[in-house]
Amino acid sequence: MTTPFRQIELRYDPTAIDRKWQERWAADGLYRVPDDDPRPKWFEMTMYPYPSGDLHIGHWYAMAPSDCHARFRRMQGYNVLHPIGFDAFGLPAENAAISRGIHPHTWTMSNIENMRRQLKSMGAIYDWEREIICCLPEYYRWNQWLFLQLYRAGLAYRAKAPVVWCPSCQTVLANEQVVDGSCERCHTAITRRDLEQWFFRITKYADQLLDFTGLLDWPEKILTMQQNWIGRSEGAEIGFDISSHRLDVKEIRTFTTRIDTIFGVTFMVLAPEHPLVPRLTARSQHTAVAEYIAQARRTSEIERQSTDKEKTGVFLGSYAVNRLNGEQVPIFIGDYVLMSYGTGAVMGVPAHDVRDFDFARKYNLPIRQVIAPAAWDGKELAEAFVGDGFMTASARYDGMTNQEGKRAIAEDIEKKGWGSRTVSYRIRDWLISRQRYWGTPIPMIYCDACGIVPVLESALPVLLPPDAEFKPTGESPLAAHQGFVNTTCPQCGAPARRETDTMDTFVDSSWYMFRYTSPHYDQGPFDPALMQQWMPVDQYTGGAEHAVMHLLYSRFFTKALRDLGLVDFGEPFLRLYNQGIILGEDHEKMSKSRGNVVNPDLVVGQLGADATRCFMMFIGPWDQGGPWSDVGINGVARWLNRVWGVMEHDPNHLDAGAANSQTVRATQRLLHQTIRKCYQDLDRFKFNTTIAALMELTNHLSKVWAEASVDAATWRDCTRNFLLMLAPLAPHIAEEMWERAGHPYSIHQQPFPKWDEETAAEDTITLVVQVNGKVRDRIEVPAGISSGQAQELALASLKVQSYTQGKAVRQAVYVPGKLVNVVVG
RNA sequence: GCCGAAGUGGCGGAAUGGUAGACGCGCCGGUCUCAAAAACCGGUGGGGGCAACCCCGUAUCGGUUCGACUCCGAUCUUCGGCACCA
Repeated sequence: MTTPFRQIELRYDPTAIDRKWQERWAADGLYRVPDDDPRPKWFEMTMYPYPSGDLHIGHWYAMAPSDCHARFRRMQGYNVLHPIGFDAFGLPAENAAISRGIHPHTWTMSNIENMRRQLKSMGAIYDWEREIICCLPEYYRWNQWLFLQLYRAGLAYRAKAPVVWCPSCQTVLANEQVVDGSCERCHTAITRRDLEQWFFRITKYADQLLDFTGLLDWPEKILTMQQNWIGRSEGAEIGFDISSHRLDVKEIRTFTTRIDTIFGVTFMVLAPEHPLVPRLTARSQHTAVAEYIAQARRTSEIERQSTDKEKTGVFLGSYAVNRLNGEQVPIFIGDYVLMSYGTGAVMGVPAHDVRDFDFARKYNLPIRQVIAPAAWDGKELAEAFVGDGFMTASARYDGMTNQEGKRAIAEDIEKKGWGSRTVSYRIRDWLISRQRYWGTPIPMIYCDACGIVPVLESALPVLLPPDAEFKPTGESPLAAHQGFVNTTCPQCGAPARRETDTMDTFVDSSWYMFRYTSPHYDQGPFDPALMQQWMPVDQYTGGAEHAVMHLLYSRFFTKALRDLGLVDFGEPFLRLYNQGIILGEDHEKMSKSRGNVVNPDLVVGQLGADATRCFMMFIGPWDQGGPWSDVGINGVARWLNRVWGVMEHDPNHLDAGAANSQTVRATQRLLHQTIRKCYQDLDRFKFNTTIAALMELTNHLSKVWAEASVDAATWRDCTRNFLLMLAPLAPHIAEEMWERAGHPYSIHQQPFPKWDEETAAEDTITLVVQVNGKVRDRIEVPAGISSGQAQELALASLKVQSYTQGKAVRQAVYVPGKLVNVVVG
């Protein structure tokens, strides 16, 4: 079924005009970005798309406004780099191979071809000679090269760790890729596995990633999300003595942010996976503990993470000693304690922690209050007291505030060697191994004699063999490819095996901005001089869903590259702007199942690229997203159609004698006000009000044409500047009308118009007169009127007098250029 | 549960302390037409009035102010993020 989007008769042929200018611009290389341009540089990037095969209207929503903004910067006099590429590695390509027998490379490249055509139909200023495709060896060899640099710097390491496993994708996931206990891609509930995997040591940069001082303008929301994701918390690590068990390990280490509550410890809880559990389990408790662990393993991640789940646990039958008071406390295991945070063991302080309180209630453990508010009546607690107060039942610390107690106890345990102040983070190292084919091979070799050996840089790239079996087995398809696996050790020359896992695709996007500066450079990931010239990115735009993955990884990569001496700055993106999400006409998220998906090709085919671009920007504030509307886009198309009509008028028909000097003045004033408004609004991504201002100017020009009340020179000045303002929004018809008006090619090499404050200034204003804050009259007055004159005129108004009669005027407030408020009482 | 954003006509939205509803859609009326569509012109928050005009109105309640969509406090709703992080 074809939806008839077009409800209007256009005066022009949008398809022909789109094609004409796209071909001409391409042939002339109008948007080729020179590296040797004396103008100041502006690097404006939008997040590159995954080549799924078809451009979605959401891509238009992300890309048309960002192109408009980049074009505006170009007209402001910058040498603008606004590149595009494809995030071409990843699971969908491999799934297509499995389900339909198409090779991932074939599938991806043909998708790219189609999407490239669709992207070109937008008429953006992309310099296609700088296009990046991550799945090509000329790109991914530098993933491998960078991996080797990180490995040498100790930032890439291999470790056995309990990792998140997606049973459907048959691969591990990074923590960031888990949403509500499920795989973010296929929504299958995740499980855990112990596997040897490659990690990037992002945790080493946790504190630096929390420092946002190098950023010029990022949404507060993204900074908060990164902050929460990194989850820094200051506290102390302290050991509880288990030397009586006669093990080689003499203590259980715990992390706490509340060392001030240590005298309130009445039990300990270890994570079920804690390595000391088997050794601390008493014979009598063996069965119960084993059962609990088995059950914890069976519990799904979703259930286990649910906060309202009852706290459960099992006593191990053994005790640890709280060194501060010498007390023995029972040791439990409980699945509310996570092995992945802190030390995997917590000290139970039921009086001052809500979770410990629940646990103690359930297992009848003592609850001892050690922090009390100033007016404490000594009554038993009904719930955990987590606020500040005074230390009590805490030996020599009694009477201190708990903040003082925190410091004093920390200092004392450090002196005694029982523990120390530490910082704990929520963020984990970035797991980059994937058991899949369609990704960058990790350039490592396993030799029986030499161990783990990096591939020589001269041997890069490690190419993906074209002929792998794509069945999902839980192991990388490369593992079954003998020709790939079998190699020789770069150190000793003996037969050796290649690493068969591939890299997370977020590795590709962590440094692609650097590659755009020299996309064909073959001596390194980027040409140092060109990188220096263009980086960092001045403006980045994209969806907020990348807040804790791509955006954090990119910041980490840049800092790591800096420490490797490859770059001399630490932040890749100076400014960030997040566009919202375009919804279906029913105000719901667009999805095939809802049947509310809009096909941009169809719209562009009927109304043209410019109407589509402008509608994307007219829906509302770009960061808020908004609903698609078939009739709405027709409204925008109608406007462009009217613009066409206005521009077709021949100003030679205007008779200078008939012009009305007041209308001429008003028209010039409106033109300059519009230039000012457009300039300021485009600068801040306020496209919707930019278009509204241009619509008002269009309406005004229609009117004065009908009246023939302006002279030809004024008309030409208005239409010329109008087209220049329209150029970044609707580049094709602006260029066409520009040519028809006889201006020299190309409008897209012209500067943005400048406004003159004096011309834009109003001569008269409508003075609003209020009585007690209610509007009672409006008077036309000269703009420069004095406060005294304004008040005099206001009080002289008959309408005002009917409200002030017989009452005392207490006060009159004059707001220059706006209003007078008369207060009577 | 915690954190954040938002709530304005029939609809998308504008106005960030000073004329609420710019601009667009829709709707109503008109011009053109045999007729329709398109195009063009005019009107359009609600209520009252023949009219001049008047009253009400930005989720709800309260506060600050000469003046509040805008600032402050509480509540409700919607959306987004985080969620046993010791």
